[in-house]
Amino acid sequence: MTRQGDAGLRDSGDLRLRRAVIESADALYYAHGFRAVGMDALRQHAGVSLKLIYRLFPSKESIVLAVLDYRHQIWAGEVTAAVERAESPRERLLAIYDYLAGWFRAENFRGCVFINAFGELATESPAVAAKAAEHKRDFRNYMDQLAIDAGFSAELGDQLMLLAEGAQVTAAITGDVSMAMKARRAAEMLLSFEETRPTASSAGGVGAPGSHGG
Amino acid sequence: MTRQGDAGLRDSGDLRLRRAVIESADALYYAHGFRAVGMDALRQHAGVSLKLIYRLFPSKESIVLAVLDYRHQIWAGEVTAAVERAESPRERLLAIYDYLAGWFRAENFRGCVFINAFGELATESPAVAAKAAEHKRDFRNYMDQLAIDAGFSAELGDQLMLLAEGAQVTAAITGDVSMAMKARRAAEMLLSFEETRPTASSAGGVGAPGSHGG
DNA sequence: CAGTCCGGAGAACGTTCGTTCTCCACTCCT
DNA sequence: AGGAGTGGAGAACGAACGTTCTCCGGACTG
Repeated sequence: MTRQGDAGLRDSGDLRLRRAVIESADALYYAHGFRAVGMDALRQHAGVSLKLIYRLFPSKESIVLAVLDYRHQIWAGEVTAAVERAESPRERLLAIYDYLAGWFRAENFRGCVFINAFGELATESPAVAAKAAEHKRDFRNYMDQLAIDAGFSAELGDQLMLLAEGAQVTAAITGDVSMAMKARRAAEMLLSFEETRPTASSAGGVGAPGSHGG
Repeated sequence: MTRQGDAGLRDSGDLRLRRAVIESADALYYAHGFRAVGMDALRQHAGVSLKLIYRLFPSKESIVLAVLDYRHQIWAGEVTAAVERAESPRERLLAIYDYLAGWFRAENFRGCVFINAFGELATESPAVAAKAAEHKRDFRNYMDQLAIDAGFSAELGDQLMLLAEGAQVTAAITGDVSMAMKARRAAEMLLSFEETRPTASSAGGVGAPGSHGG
């Protein structure tokens, strides 16, 4: 389903080259935008000839889709790692905002690549639009599950997701890094609120609610 | 400060033509993206010759900036109108989400034009990036003031803004219209939370807090 | 009515881009 | 050693775009 553009590969060396192209493309596309980076710039940055790039990928669009897959895996890996490091169910729900805070401070931070790709390419590439939607739905489901696992409602997961998305957009456009912590404080309030008034769908969770809501 | 690209106008007829071009450009750019719509498509849709367009605007970028100004005014007008219609200070803070819910349902909804413009053009046009940042900062300041006027903290205004931004992005990308109401319910919780625990910066509010948090 | 200006239609120009093709040096297998 | 295949460098090609220019008809002024 999510496999794209891997027609014509021949051996494992091609896989290594593919990865090199994708990593170069990822860096360039994220820094300058998808359309601003031509195939020639990609060739130069990746150190791979145009002919070879076109043996590995049938078109630029397939490279873009591969980069989005790559970014999704990186995002999912880093987010889950940050969540795993958290020690309480409550902190697991809040870990995303600390992760965002660190990301926003990266010198090359330029927002969520899926949001940018959607704005840049969605009208001309339904496949890119679908990938962005898939990514956002995946993140939403992840937050929902996290909320449920912590004894909250799935709706609370949606709300935490909205705060994270808003922080990403606002930080990217205005450059205001503090949005991650503002979102975190809002999330803390939502957690405290639901802890004191459990909803129907958040019955028997993992941690006993209402024990630390200062 | 916000005036852009109005060099070379000659009479009030030019102003009417300018408006016609901007409205056409707005519709086309929003529907298909800025780069996907060429000057020829704009000429055809606006019914104005290329020569005249280039007498009214020095470049395509100046048209884009004019469209962003135009959209900002429409947004600000509609949002303030929705807020004015609300009857309580609390409802004034929540009016934005009802406005978003109606907007999301529009058949041509494709997300926030400033977010899309940022993703599409920010790396190549600092002026566009600045306009997007200006728009988002303006919205943030508006929500902050609304919160303060209702007796809440400015930080709560920031949080409501983040929810609204997250709803816009998520609704645009996933097509899930319910995000407006999810954001609204989150906002209601944040309001109730701060009503029961007033912060230092939200002292003497308008409405008596704690009267309707069922 | 003659001349001047204005504007419409669209060709033209220069650039950029994605994609393909050419040329050639190099390698590997028999 | 010789020949088929591989891949690098970059030219070539066709399309699209922003911008400018040409041609021409029509309107207004003396």
